[in-house]
Amino acid sequence: MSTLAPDSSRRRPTDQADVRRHNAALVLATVVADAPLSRARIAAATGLTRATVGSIVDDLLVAGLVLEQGTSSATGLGRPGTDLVVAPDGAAGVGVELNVDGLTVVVVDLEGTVRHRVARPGDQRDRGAAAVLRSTARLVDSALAAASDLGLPVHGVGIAVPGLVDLGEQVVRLAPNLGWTDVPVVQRLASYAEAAWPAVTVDNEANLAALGELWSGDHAPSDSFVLVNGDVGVGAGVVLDGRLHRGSRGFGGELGHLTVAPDGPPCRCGARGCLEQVAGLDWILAEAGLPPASGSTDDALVPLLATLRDDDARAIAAVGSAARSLGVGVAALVNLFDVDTVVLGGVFADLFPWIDVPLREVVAARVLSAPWAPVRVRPAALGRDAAAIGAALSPLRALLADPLAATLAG
Amino acid sequence: MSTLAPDSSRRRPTDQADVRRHNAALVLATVVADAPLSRARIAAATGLTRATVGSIVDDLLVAGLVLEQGTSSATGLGRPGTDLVVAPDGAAGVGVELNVDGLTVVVVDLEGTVRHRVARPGDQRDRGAAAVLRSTARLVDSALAAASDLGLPVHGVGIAVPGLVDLGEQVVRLAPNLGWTDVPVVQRLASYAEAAWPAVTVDNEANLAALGELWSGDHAPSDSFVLVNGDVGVGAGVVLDGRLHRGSRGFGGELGHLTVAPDGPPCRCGARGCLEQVAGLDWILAEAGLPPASGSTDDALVPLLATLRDDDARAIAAVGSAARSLGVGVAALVNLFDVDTVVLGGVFADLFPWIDVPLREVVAARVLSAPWAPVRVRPAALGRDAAAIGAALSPLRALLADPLAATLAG
DNA sequence: TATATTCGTTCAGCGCCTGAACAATAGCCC
DNA sequence: GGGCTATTGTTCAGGCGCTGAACGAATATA
Repeated sequence: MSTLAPDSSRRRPTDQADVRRHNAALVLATVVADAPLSRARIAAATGLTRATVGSIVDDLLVAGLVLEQGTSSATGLGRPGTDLVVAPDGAAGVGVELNVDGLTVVVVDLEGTVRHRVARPGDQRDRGAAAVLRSTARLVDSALAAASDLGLPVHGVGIAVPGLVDLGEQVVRLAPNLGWTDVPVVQRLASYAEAAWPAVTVDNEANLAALGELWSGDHAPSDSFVLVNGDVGVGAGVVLDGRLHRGSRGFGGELGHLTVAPDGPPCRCGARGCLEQVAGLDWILAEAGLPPASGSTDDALVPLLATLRDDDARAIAAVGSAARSLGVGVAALVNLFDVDTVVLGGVFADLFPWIDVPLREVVAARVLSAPWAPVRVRPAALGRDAAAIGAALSPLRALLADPLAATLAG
Repeated sequence: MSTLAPDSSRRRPTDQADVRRHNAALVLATVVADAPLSRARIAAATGLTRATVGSIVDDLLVAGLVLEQGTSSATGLGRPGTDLVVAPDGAAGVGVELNVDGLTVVVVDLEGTVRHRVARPGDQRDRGAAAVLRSTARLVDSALAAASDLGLPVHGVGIAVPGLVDLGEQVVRLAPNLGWTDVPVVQRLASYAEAAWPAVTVDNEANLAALGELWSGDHAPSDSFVLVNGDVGVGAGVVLDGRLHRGSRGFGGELGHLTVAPDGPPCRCGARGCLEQVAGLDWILAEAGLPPASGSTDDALVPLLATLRDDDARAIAAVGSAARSLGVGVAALVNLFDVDTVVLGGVFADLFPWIDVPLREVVAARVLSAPWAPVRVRPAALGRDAAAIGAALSPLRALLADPLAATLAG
């Protein structure tokens, strides 16, 4: 019956329009990656003909996505080329992080720069979805107005939510921390919008943070990496070949409940020896002899960092031990996924100086392919706004994948 | 610098030839999935025009990949269509499983049927790479001759190896159980070949077994599952959304070296407490009080199965313990990837009746999403030959992705 | 100033898909 | 049986996108 199952991801026909789409995306991506660049150098880099590149660049200029920047100052023989750069004001995305302790909106341009940011702190837990989404709509309205003032055409709005999201229906199925069940976020927001909005999409905040890291960090385009987010719990966003892997049912990335010590302390989840029991913030604080985190994460993190900077042996040993446990988990990830980079986010980013060495030791010892293909470990590039920025970059990624769609439609 | 990283997996230009390639692959895949099918129904299924489908089918007929099968017997109004089927003798692949306990070669046709099979049992551990590869070359020579006798054009040879494979260089970097390091398998085989061979590729056996399972098993095309292959070592092939995930550098799926007991027995890989040290066949045999596998896996497996069928408490406990260790690894896989199915292959398939219950218990306890999204555990559809069949299907998959390349080249 | 080199554009040519038109073939109804 | 309808498969002009060569433009070197 099924036998040789076809490559399912693209079960639709292709025609010349797709060729143009693909090549336009290729040209724009090349400019984004290595600007400034002349048409001839783009042709050399992409393998396209100068004629084709010229034609595509014309379209991109009309779309306002790239700009000519006078003749190239690059020294060399022959006629100098015309430098092309990404238009800083060519396109923007709006991203909202909708979290338990407040709302944050950002406007991000094609260069990944945050051009506008507004945060509205405040507990969202007991306000109800309708009230929260009304506030969100007002925040988006203001961000759209700000983008308009900045001369930025907004290509889409992304919403980051801490919960399980049905991407097809664009519905938040379950967000325990917000107390939401089956909230059709996009539909509701549309009804609250004051003016016409561009396309709105919802996604899980951890996923979007990983995407933000992928796009804003210093990554090679086809990277595979894991964003390990440390807090009281430990989660992971897995990006394989530049694509986020969400899991077949939206339950992926639970690194915190990897078994590190089968006979270790019991975990909330019911199992024993879970990673977050011996590498989470609570464990580190206890082991370092500091009081547990009662309020926000920062309240607990600041004294820990102060103690570490004082070269306190007990605190350093605690973080080192956590780092070695984390290393077991990271090694498992690398052995299974063969990612080449591990990005440490959340408190792990702050603790990176003390985590780095012991983590590397364990990873080097436990990753089979380590001698041939070293694993890079580095702290996250984006801070706490990673999810909002990832949400804003989401529509920009769609634009980059099909740069001429907007022009053709408009 | 990098900012919005482009979709990298395809950093090369596209032209009309790629359009043709893609659409030809689409048409052939449709025939493979739902044969027999008329041109008109292919057009309806793919979204292509009848004109385009007609043209592509002409090419596929010339290439000998599909056959016309008289007028359709499908009852209906109007002129009946001409049924098209995949040509059973249109193409074949040769697959070799190169394992510790012997060599197996198969010839598989486009329908996934095994048309030829030869197994050469015998311990390969201490023979040295040169001797093993010479035997392999002779086996491939005989398989190519057999395919020729059957009238099957062989489109490629796949080699399945239990170890880390560098897919780019086609070199086995490390195969601990064979005692291999940096063996350029394809290059060596080429020098041992008697006659001209088609393209040869090496890949990890677990990956290939997963591909075999994906293509031959009763899977939906977009399934996500993990095939856990048990032998002396333990490997995993991860299939996400119907695509095998090899890892960014081809080193993925090393489930056997997941840390299960950080202070456990030392492993060949240099680390401690690796899963295959406490769930591999060697460990099970030792724990059950049976002699270690000296010759083939079967020589060791048969008495083990006999003992188990006799309800021997010690053997059942040994397998149960291995199953619980395996459960820790499987739970890690599921927590990270959120796959909905775990397929047990190799000796784990044979031991399934005794593994099933203890494995399920551990998985249920350690998988976070288990209460909401149960994990299915089942034995592999393909038997011990899964890796060999997957290896043989590998070149056929390449053919399916670009059906007209061979014709155009020839 | 003359030559070599490189850049960007233009244009004919080709391949591929589309959509309409057409002949072929079958069932259905009178 | 004869018309009518429905469906299949092919043919052909048309459009689109890429290629490759030719050409003018601009700059460095001799």
